[in-house]
Formats: sequence, C-alpha cells, structure tokens
Amino acid sequence: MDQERPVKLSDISKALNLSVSTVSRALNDSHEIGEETKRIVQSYASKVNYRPNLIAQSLKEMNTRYIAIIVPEISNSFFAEIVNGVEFVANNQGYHVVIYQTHDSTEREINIIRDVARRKADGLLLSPSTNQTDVNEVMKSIGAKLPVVYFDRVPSDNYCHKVVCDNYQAAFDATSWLIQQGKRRIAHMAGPSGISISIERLAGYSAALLHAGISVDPNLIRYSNFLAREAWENLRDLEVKYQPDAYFASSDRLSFYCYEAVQKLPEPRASEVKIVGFTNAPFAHLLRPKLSAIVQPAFDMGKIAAEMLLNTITKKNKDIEYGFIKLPAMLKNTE
Amino acid sequence: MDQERPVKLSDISKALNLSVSTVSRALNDSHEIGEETKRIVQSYASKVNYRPNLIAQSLKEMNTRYIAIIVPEISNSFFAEIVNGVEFVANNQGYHVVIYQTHDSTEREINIIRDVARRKADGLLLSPSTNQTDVNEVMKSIGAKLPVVYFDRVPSDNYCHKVVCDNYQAAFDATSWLIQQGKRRIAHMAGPSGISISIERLAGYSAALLHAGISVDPNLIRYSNFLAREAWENLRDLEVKYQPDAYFASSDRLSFYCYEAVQKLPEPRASEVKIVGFTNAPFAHLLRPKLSAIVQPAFDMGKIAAEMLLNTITKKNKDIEYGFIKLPAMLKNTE
DNA sequence: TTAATTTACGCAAACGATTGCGTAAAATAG
DNA sequence: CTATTTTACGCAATCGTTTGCGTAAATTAA
Repeated sequence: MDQERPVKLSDISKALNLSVSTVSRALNDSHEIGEETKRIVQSYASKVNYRPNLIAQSLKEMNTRYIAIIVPEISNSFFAEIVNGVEFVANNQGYHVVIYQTHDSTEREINIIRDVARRKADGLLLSPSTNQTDVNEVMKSIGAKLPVVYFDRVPSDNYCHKVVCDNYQAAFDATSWLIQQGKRRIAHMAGPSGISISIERLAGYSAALLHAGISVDPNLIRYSNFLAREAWENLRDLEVKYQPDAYFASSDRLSFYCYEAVQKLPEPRASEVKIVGFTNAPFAHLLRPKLSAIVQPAFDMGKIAAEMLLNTITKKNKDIEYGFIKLPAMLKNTE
Repeated sequence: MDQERPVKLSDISKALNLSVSTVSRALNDSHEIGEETKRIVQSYASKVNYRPNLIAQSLKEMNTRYIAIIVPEISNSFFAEIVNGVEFVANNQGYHVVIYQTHDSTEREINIIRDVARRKADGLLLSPSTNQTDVNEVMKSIGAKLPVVYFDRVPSDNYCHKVVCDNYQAAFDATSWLIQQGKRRIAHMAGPSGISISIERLAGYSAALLHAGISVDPNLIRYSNFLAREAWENLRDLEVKYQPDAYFASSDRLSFYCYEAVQKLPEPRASEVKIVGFTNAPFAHLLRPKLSAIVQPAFDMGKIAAEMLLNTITKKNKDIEYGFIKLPAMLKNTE
C-alpha cells in the first residue's frame, strides 16, 4: 500500500510548517501567497498526490459541481442517447453527470429525487414516470434550491423548463404513412394514459386518421404500462377481436413487443401487417420484415436540456425565464 | 415557493428552544432524550420537511452510503443488466448506486475513478476499458480507502475481487456449435487485444477448433477496438480475402456489426454464413436469419459483484479474502 | 527618519451534521 | 435526610475545506 489514507491539507501544512490556510491559498493560486511558497506547496502536494476532499469542499462551497439525470431505464437507447448528450455539454463545463434509473416505479423515483436533493446536486434533469401532482409534491418538500429541467415526459404547466420532441407531428406523420401504405384499421399501442407523450401522440394519431377520413375507433387504442404482461394481453385481444392491419407503437418496448407478436401470426398476416413505432434502438433497421421507426433526436435533446439546466444554475440570481424547446422527430426505415 | 431553503438542525433548535445536539439526538432516537421531547422534535421536523444534509453527514461519518459503478456504455444491455443486479442488492442494503460511463475512453475512465474517490463513494464496481497498469496507477494514487470489485474485464492478478462469466467455456461451446453446423472457416471478431475477456474467448475459440482437428488460422482472427470504423474494415477485409463461412463475435456491438455486414452480402452467402456472438440484447432473437447468442448471466453477475463489494465495505476491519466468481454463460437461439 | 502601504502569512469561523463529556435536576438508595 | 445514581439536556470539538480579518515584516513614500 502506497499510502493508507488520502492526504489532506493539514498533512501538507504540518510537513511544510505552514498554516492550513496558507496551503489552501497556495493550491488555489491566491495572489496573497508568495511565489516561492506556492511553488513549494504545489510541488509537494502533487508529490504526495493531494486531491481535495469533495465532500468537504461541497459543504463549504454549497455546490457540488455535478448534475443528476433520472431516467426510467438506461438500457433504453433513447434515454441512453439523451444521457450522452447531457454528458457532452456538462463535462465541457466542468460538471459531472450522475445517472439514476427508476424502472418506472413511483416509489423509486420519489426516493431518488429526495436523495438527489439531499446530496445537493446542483441540478436535475427529469423525465418523470410518476404523475405530475406527486412530483410537484416532492419538489415542494425539498426546498426551492434544486433547478430542474424536464425532458420527454413533461408537466403541462408553463412554469418549468422543458425539452421534448414534436410528438404530435411525429405521430401524425407515422400514422399518415401507414394510411399511405393502404392501411385503414390502424391500432395504437399507447403508453400510460395521462402523461404528456401519450396524450400528444394519441392526438397526432387521431388527427391523421380524421384527416384521411377514417374515423377513430376507441377499440383500437390500447394503453399499456411498461409491464410486458399488459402489452401482451392488449396485443392478443386486438388480434382476436379486431385484426388490425397496422400498429402504431408509442415506445421502444411496445414497438418490439408489437413486432414480436405480429411475427408470430400465421402467414400471410405476419408479413402484411405493418408496424411503425417510436424507437432509437441502433439495430432496429436490421429487422426483416422492417420495423419502421420514429427516431427522436435524443442526443440533441440531451444537449439542449443540459444547456438549459446549466444556464439556470450559473445565472441563478437573475430572474428565470422558462424555456420550452420542441425538436422534430424523423420517420425512418420506411423504404 | 413553500420554503426558500432546506431546513437544518439549527432551524429546528431555534424554533423549539432546544440545543442542536438535543435535536440531532431526538431525531436519531437516542436513549438519552426524553420521550416527550422526542415526540415534539420529530413531529416538528416532519412538519417542516426536515431532511439531513447528506454532504454534512458524509463529512462527519466518513462514509456516503453509496457505491459507484463504472461501465463502458449504459446502452449496452449486458452492462445495463449488470447495473440492475447491482441496484437490486445495494438498494436492499440501504445503498444508492451511481452509474458512470466511460465510452471506452481511458481519459474519461481515469477522470471518473478520481472523481469517485474524491467524492468518497463507499465502494466501486469497475469493468476497466483501460489497460491494467494504468488502472493500478490511478488506484494507488487514490489512497487505499476505496474497495473495488472488478467484473467482466478483470485484472489477471489474484489480489482483487473479480466476477466474470466463463468466457473460455462460452467461446468453446459457441465455436463447437458452429463446427457442428458444418462450418470450418470460422472467423473470430475479437475485442481489444490484451484484456481478459479477449484472451479467454480467443483461447476457447482456438481450443474448440483444435479439438475438432481444425487448425487455427491467424488471418481469421481480427481485433477491433470499440470503434465502428475498425470493425467494418476488418469485416470487409475478411470477406474480400477469406470469405469465412461463420463468424464468432466477441461483443454486443461486434455481433451486430457482423450481422449487418453479412446481411449485405449477395445471396446465397448472406443466408449461409452463420453468426454467433456475445450479446444480451433483449430483442436479438427477433432477427431473421438468426443471430445466435451467447447470453451472459448479467443480472446475477451484478448481484454477486455488489454483494462482494458490500461485504468488504462493512467488514473492513477483518482481513480481506479475495473472491473470484465465475458464472456460466448460455448459448441461445440456435434452434 | 518616520509614516503609510504592501506583502505574506496565521487565526478562527463557517458549512451542517454527530458525539464525548460535563452537569443541573430528578429519582433512587442508604 | 443525605449520598449516589440516573435522566435529560447543553457545550464544544470534529470531519476537511475556504475565507474574512488581523498583523508582523518588508517595502515604499514623504
């Protein structure tokens, strides 16, 4: 063992016969320390591998130089790309990024938010699984020191920062494309009802149908939580009762569940039913028959969200102006 | 705004005309505080939403109650599952898990390790992208207070905790299966040379070939970093010069690159060339033609690694006994 | 030469929590 | 009724930094 415990300022101060404050100032290159002393202190510090204790520093400075991001699931490529975008800008500005996942559990989410607040993260990027009033509750109980930017799933009010993609337009385009392909009985596998993305995507889907003179059949619209069970049951029921000729799936997982369910159907249906779904999975384009994909600009969403967050962190004194950014999604893999 | 800043012990102490220490002890249910006082303090604290400042607590207690896990890429399902396993046991024991990703960059990895140490994480789970001597260097410079468990990619020496899957056996089985399918010119798309998983998988591959009386052709073995470019060039070169009749791919990404490259070949080769590769991607089984998969018990690896880590954290005084756990992988999707 | 300023450093408080120790008042023992 | 113990609390140090302020010595100005 090289050294049994991390060296601290007082170790250096004793070794060099200087006061702790002088050592601290020397290491921070303060103007009120002599050049000679600085040199001595700095070289000794680097010799013994001194690294300031960030816990102590944070306590004193009242900031931690890191931001937290809470996502439902890190293995979901959409969220993973967002995280990458966030890291890209945060690291450039000297901030670390700490990633948490909720697995779509409200309990875990609330726990994590509380923890983030208690650990004094400088800011939070949040895509809540939990219904908005509960999140508000938690946020209030924290004290108002934690800047937040919402992304993907966002609150409806305008007194917060938000970054989303244009879910309405994307859903409209996807559904329209299916109609162009001659499909009429288009089922919509929606996410949990009540959250922003579900509402907007449903609206886009409905608008596209109506625009093409097709009436919206509520039987073809199915909400699923993020549990496989529920999605499977919905799919089975749809197949038995309504035999849709196309599916529009509202999330990564639902897209793949749909795809799998359809592939298990007897021919010729298996190859006739078309599917288009939200997904950022990098290898979705390898599937045959194709899974058409609505790809969100996840990396950019992450970048923008992080920029907004860091802005509000650094300019905290100024009066806040809430931002609401909406980016376009792309329909891909349609041949 | 409900309250402008988080309430602290001294706020409570003033409001209740008690000393800070009494408040602290009351909240921690100390026996030397009267029942009545405890009730008053606790009810007031919960009314004003008091939450201890974890920064201050950590500084005093010299622990943070969280562990860090560093992985190359969170979007890789293998690592995502490991993280889930880690969270499963860590959360049960009251620890939070903080996730970092390196994107296979040595610079980022070293940075992150340093940061983890300076932020005083109670322990670290590490699958190093970086060569071992550099990692050792960093670890030494940190002071010996940070317990580490390695997983997946592990050091060769025995003075550390390690959790891996049986890479040799998995590679042996996969290659043998390809041979059973009548393949003879089996290419091996290996990861970066020099790291443990590459070495063991290559050994298993070679052993299987020799066992079947097939000589090992160095031309069919290609090392790729985790850059797409390099993998593509290797694949193209192999196709032009040697036209392998099967591929054994050593990582998630390589598996998919292989698959994509092969699918682009003219028939009948595209459907004749067989591929087996390491992957934990949940939707790999949807691919047609099939991508045979070596699936690692990632969740269990995470669980075990976390258990080992938490053990060494809590029993830190006792003399350490280094553990080396090896779990079997499964060959799936072979029909 | 003396007064004013600058330089270069040390002392001590602070960040928010925990905890060893000291001590009045209350309870129990003798 | 006095002596001892217990109960219930407060004081102050501590964790490792940073920083306002005070102050000798060195420098400059008058």
